[in-house]
Amino acid sequence: MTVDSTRGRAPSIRDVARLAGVSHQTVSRVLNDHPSIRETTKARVQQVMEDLQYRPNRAARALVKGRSRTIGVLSASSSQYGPASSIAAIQDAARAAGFYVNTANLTSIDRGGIEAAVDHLMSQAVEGIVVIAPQVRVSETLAQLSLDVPFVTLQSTGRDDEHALSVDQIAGARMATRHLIDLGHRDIYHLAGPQDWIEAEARMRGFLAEMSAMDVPTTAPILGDWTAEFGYYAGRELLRVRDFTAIFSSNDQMALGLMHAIREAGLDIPRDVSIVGFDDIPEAAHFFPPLTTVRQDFPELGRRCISLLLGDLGEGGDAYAGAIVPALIVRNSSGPPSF
Amino acid sequence: MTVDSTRGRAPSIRDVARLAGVSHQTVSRVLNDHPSIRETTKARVQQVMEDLQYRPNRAARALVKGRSRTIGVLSASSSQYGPASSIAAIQDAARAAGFYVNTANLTSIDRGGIEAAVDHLMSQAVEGIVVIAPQVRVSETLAQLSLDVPFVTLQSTGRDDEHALSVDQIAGARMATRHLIDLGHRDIYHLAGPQDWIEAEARMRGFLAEMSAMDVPTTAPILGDWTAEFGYYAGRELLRVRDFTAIFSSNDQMALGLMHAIREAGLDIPRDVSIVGFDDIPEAAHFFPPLTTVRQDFPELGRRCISLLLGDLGEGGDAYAGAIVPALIVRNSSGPPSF
DNA sequence: GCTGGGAATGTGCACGTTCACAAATGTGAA
DNA sequence: TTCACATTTGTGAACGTGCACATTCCCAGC
Repeated sequence: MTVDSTRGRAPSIRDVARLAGVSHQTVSRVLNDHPSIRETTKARVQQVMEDLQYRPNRAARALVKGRSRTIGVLSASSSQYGPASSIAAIQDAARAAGFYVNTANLTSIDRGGIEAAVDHLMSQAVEGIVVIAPQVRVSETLAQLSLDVPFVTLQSTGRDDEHALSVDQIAGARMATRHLIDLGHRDIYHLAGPQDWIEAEARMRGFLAEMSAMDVPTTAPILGDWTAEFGYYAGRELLRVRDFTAIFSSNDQMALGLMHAIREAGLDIPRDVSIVGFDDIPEAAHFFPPLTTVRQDFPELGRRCISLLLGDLGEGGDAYAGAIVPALIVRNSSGPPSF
Repeated sequence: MTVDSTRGRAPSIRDVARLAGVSHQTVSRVLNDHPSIRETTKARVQQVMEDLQYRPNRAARALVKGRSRTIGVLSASSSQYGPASSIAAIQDAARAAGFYVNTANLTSIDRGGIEAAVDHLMSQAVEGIVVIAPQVRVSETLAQLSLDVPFVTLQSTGRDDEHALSVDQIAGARMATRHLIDLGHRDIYHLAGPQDWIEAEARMRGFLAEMSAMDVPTTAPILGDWTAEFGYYAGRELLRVRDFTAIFSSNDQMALGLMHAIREAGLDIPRDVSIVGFDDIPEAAHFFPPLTTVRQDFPELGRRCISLLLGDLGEGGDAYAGAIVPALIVRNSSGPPSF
């Protein structure tokens, strides 16, 4: 009322102090919940803050503390269901812990693209980085870059990495494969993801491991690109020979494409061919037929990821890495082979 | 070499200055491409920056300039295909323009949830906000909040809003409806989205408008929740009467559920029932049968959105609002009715 | 050589906050 | 009253950068 020197700029800690008749330091103490402050003083200061619609200036705080309370997310293909779900969970968890989240998409996965994205994040002074770019190459490049902030990758690098969090892809793939074998299938193909994707490779390894463990001979997996489109054309190609009774697809989208091709050839699923997917996207339950698949809990993955990173930052967080075991969801796309 | 007083903290503009034998201001000029700087000086300073791995401190810059170069994204359901694609595009476009992007998910769409999310963004000192929360309520609440930064909403509020960018949902819905009418259908149902979603309402309006324009009587649309699950149950319910030959679904997921229910009842698509969806998610081409739908260009939406916002921020950007017209993609789920 | 004037560079302060330290105030016992 | 000590509050400097202004340098034209 008496003072209106707050011209254009936002009210600062000193404006509050002046109006409350205290020093700026006292205001700062109120802001930071300092223990020794008289209740009445605190109330008065808070009242003034309210009146002035005061907001602490984050830049100033970051400047003096040297901490930005921001976490960077480096992601590829962030519009796909899995990554998108994880990112959403990461944001929620980070915000709950009082952190901000800044995302950078990889424009390309070559070294230049990765460096540019990391640069973008680092120039934001992020305190930690979450990497959701499950290509082998990205992980490797990142390791070489020797970042000076902790980072967590969402997918296992294969080695037992302390800073990687993953769904146990191998176990999931083995479950899917075992399911088909148990049903009586012996001629099983695997439609894998791109070779340079960690998950694709893990699932392929799981498939091969289980086949070999159960003594079922197998052929080399087909390398796809995750899209339904590819699944469709791969399916058409495979059907020219038709020496199989089941296919394990490395994700649900390719499984969808496969089923499309199989139906188009006049065959029945699962009577003529059984299909198993991976991911359990929300649509999978309504494919034709409803898809047997392996469920991954993406949101949980995101949450744990932040927990792990916060642990590194000394901000609590249970910080237990270790794999999440996925679950086999049996629906109608798989059944015993008909001979 | 001579100086190693850079203890633990990151090198500052002054460290660079000292080693290059210039004043900090000269370094600042190099950073900001000031015109009058001797080439040799500039080169020397840049060399030192390189050696020191100097990075400008964003917090300090933000503090003195009063600008954060950060854009906030307020989003709901960010793991769905449409929003996720737009967000990815927004990030890319913003980064290209030298802006950072900070995302806040709405935990709930009541006033409290919205305020919390906006607060989170504002405390980051974002310079503008993009809203991808297409519920009527969110837009309204946001308008009441009287933000002191420009914001752009991704979906039209119905009124001709300067700060809204949208796909012309009404036109899209009319195209879909017209397509069914032209095929000869007269008994057409509409499976709409949740009533409080702007897009859902616009598509419904488009459907009703076209039906009325073509003089085809119709019944009240069914209100769904966007999920395939709902589409499935709605389909089962509808089939108990079976007084229709076509259904226009407000999104592709619900259309998938519908098709599931219809097939399960032993009916053929499109012979017995034609289905048209909306969105053209990448999987739609491989549904059974491949889905006739309306394509929205989500990435383009995101790009234009940033362009509009940058215009508001006086950062160039063509800043032309106006609707993007979607395209009807005819596949096999729609055909003439069989009587 | 001198002067004028533009180019190049330097000086000091401001931004809003926190930190280290100092000072004031209050409390209870001698 | 006085002292010891804890509680509460205040003072001044720092964080790294950019701005306004001042100074120095350089070169052309007399």
